[in-house]
Amino acid sequence: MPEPYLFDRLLELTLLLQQDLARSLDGVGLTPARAHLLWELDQLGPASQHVLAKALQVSPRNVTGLVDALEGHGYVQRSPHPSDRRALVVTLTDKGEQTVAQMQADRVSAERELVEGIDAAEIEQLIRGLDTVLGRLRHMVEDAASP
Amino acid sequence: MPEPYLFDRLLELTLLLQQDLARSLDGVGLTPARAHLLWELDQLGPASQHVLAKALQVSPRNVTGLVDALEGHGYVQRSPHPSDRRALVVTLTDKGEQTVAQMQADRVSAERELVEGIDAAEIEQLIRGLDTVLGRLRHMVEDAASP
DNA sequence: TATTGTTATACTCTATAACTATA
DNA sequence: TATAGTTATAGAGTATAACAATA
Repeated sequence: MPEPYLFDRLLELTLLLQQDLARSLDGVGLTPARAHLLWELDQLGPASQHVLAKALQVSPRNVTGLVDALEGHGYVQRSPHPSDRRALVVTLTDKGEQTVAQMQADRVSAERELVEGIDAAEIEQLIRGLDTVLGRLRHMVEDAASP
Repeated sequence: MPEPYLFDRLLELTLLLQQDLARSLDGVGLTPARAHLLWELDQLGPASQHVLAKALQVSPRNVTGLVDALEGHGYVQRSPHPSDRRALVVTLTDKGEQTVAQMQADRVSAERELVEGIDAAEIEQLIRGLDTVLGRLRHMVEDAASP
């Protein structure tokens, strides 16, 4: 009977990563959910709220609340959609863009701390192993979601 | 300038694992926080609420709420502490123990799906790589927490 | 008729602070 | 004086359902 050696490590990894993420977000004054929206908005470019809801896999109502908060703190801006008068376009403000840039810099420095001093070939191998596991995990989640 | 190749993968892993966990918890009718308490309680054996609060790194008030819910659904039971009349001892009921057993079985089967058909030496290598990363992550989180 | 976003409502997780009963 | 747990209060994330305006 197989002990969950790998799975346990992945769970601990998840815990630690969330703690690290929360800490780094404290630095910019954001919650994880709001930071996630900001991040996604930067990837997508200006987007309507229902597009954000799809991207974040979250209800439209939830997006309303997150955008309310982010707009209230000056990270994003709502403006009317040019051709669809039902919709609103959400855009990063300057402050929002600077914040995303800071988050990106934080990731780069986290990456550096993680791989520093490790042989490049070893990193390559680890990444290949992770990719295999990621592929299977995606499968597991999708299989469970569809039927 | 180093791209966060590794870090990005770890983040995706975290997302997928949370989705998989939520799905598997739906199967037993629990939320992640309640399942976590149940899991920890099984590890610790019968424990007072403040011990649980320490173990889960969560406020005592939070534990009160989680135990309220779990007791209401018949997963755990509160009983008076034998020697300290301020304290309550929380114990898994039969239903609680069966639920934890189911969660353990789910982990084992997830492990199997993840490693099935992969060469044992390759798994070993992946686990060694993960352990290195885990060690560094623990450091990063601790360093940030202490000063 | 279908879609976009909002209001209304509700549940869960989480925290701090004040309080009670005990140590 | 300190500790174990609760009540009180509050904020954040999330969801569904009903509704308005627009497509």
